[in-house]
Amino acid sequence: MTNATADTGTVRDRILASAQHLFVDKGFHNTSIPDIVSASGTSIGAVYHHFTSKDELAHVLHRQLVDQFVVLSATEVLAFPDAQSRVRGYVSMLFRLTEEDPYFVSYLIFARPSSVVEDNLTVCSREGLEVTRHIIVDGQRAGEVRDLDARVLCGVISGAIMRLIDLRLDGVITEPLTGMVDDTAAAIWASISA
Amino acid sequence: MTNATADTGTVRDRILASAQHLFVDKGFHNTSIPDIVSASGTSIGAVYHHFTSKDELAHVLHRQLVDQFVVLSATEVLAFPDAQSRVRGYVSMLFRLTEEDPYFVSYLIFARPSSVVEDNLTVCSREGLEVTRHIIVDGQRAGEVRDLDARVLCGVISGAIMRLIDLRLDGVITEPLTGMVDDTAAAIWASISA
Amino acid sequence: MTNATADTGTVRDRILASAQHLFVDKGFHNTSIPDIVSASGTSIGAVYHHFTSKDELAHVLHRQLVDQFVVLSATEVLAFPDAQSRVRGYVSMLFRLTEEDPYFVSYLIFARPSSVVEDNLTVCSREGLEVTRHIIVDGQRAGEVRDLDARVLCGVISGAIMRLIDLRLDGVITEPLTGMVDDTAAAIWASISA
Amino acid sequence: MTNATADTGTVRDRILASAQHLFVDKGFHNTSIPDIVSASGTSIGAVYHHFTSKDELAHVLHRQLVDQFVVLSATEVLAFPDAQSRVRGYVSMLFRLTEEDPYFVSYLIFARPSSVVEDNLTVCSREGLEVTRHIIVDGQRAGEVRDLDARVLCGVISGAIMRLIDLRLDGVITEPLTGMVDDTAAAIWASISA
DNA sequence: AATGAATGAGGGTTCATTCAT
DNA sequence: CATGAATGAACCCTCATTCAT
Repeated sequence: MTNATADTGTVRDRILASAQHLFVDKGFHNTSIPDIVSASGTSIGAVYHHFTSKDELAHVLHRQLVDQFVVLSATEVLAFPDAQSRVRGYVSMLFRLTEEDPYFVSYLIFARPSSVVEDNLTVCSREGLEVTRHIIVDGQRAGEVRDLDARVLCGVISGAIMRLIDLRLDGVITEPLTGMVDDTAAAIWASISA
Repeated sequence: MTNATADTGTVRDRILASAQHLFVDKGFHNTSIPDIVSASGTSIGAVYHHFTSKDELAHVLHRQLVDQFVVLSATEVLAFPDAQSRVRGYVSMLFRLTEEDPYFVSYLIFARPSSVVEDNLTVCSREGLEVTRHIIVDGQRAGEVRDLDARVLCGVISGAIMRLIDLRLDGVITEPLTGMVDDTAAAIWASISA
Repeated sequence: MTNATADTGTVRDRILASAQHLFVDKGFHNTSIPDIVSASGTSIGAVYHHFTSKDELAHVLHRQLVDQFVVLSATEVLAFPDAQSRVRGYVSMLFRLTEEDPYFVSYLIFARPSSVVEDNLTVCSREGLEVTRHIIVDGQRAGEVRDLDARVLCGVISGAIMRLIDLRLDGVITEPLTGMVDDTAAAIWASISA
Repeated sequence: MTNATADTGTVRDRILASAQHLFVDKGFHNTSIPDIVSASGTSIGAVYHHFTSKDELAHVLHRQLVDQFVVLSATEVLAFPDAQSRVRGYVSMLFRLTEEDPYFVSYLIFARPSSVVEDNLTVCSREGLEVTRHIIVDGQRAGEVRDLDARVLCGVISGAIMRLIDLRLDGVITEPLTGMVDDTAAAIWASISA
């Protein structure tokens, strides 16, 4: 991915956007404040005016991205009534986001900001787990989903999705994931349906 | 995971073992040579006597772990004749390794050593992909595996496995994965079988 | 020479002045950044804020001293119309500078900053050669200077001067060189006059 | 100059020869023991078997080269009875050596091994000064040399010679100095003769 | 609100030296 | 005699952070 931040929005937003790109591309520990300053076209002073430290900047960024993810999950996934629609919605949402905003999805899937949040979980491990757990548990209660260990079934859903996003972001898959929504949702559903 | 590197073996091996643990626990960029020196009970000079740089140390370590993975895949997975046995073998191997040597598996699944190899793929993305591709393609040729996009099916296999290992290593799953081999293999097989 | 760098001037100038003294006294490779920091009363960060590297610091310093030398040569030597006056002007200028600013002259005569400039020539070898070549060639054209190999005559002029400065800076000669201008200019002129 | 040491002579001599080349080419402080080991084709152990430290190695080397210079001066310069022959002998000897063994002459003229000898004088400043002083003082006593400050006349002799050697070693003069002996001796003699 | 000069702890790395083999 | 693994002080440089403007 190439950097295309800066030049728009408030100073604070430009800093956050550049940090997001750089954390994804180079990792938190390999991204310096000067890197962020250069990428955002701002200044050291500006960064420390808006954030108390590099850690806090990462924390604010994390919170912001997690909140977006949670809102999207509620409106595009859990809004559906049945398990099969929810699975399809989840696949569809994440595949579309991968094409639209790869840095956002990259962060959700890979970032393990141990210096930012106390544990070492990615957004998808922690908040994403909640989404899939709802799908599975509600689905089992409704008899739509087979009666296997819920965590195994959660693993199948999010694992398959994340894996394909991974391969897409790494360039192993070269065409848009949006064309693979049906196949993927079908494979997942075959695995978990009662 | 807590550090438990050793006071045994050659200096070179102790350095490699400590580096592996630290790279997994803290990440490459957040691991310093003094960290490795402390953990391995050696000296700065010893590290630079055996390796030309921190990068080369990471490179040697990577090579070594990848080779182990490739050998294990050949003997414990691809040695089976049919797709279903192979899937079960793959799940079984990785779940067992997760319990036996979590640092090894952690490295395979999470390490994205962009400073070590040219691309940004984990061992499981690159070498692991080969294993699953063999399972799928051979299985499709034999009519055992359904005729969906091979990459989707690969994603289901390794995604589900990696996801569960992830949850286990992060402590979300608290009992040994070895007890979940059957359920997991069954779920995966339901997803990909013809 | 003992160190007498200052607590005056801008940080950048203090760093340059200290570096000049230390490079002359101890040599480039035997002068550390901490040495320069101590002598200039600044900080490591300040050095790297003003210069990108130790090499660049040396480069900037070199450029600055060479420029001073070139200006002085033009105004105090080549401004004279005839060869004999020019020789005397050159001797006079360098002997006076030796007493006034020994670190400046020391740098001009001894520094061979192969890490700074591509070749291995001192300021006096490179830029100083131009000055003496002008004296000789113009003088030969005017019939004032004998018709020997120009380089030999250049060698006599600058060699004699540099040698005496060397002996003065090393403490072999203990009285100011300013008192030896006439004798030196006379000896040189005897050697090169037609 | 390109390195052409090693492979012949005793281990000790190979180490000394390589050190001489490297000290001349890169400077004492910029030459490491590993550099000397590589260039001489020996081992760290060998260096420390024959010399107690890097400093002592430099000291031994220095002593050896100075002794050679003193012997040569006695037999090829001071053996002559009159000042003019001595001047010519000095020029001739040093110019011939420059062509035959540039590393030897480079060391004599440039090396200022402050870590080896207590003061900061080159071989030519210290031991060479003795040679020229003999020429001048004896010559003045015999009425052959003009009655100027002896140090000035010493400066003219060695300065001119060293300067031309410098230009030759730096590649400014491209033909052998041996062809310039007569001109140089003539110019010097014109400067100092009574 | 914004700037960037200044600071110094800490990073990767080199290297003189020691010593067991 | 010779080897080279091991040591750690010291080197150059980066970077998070502070603060006067």
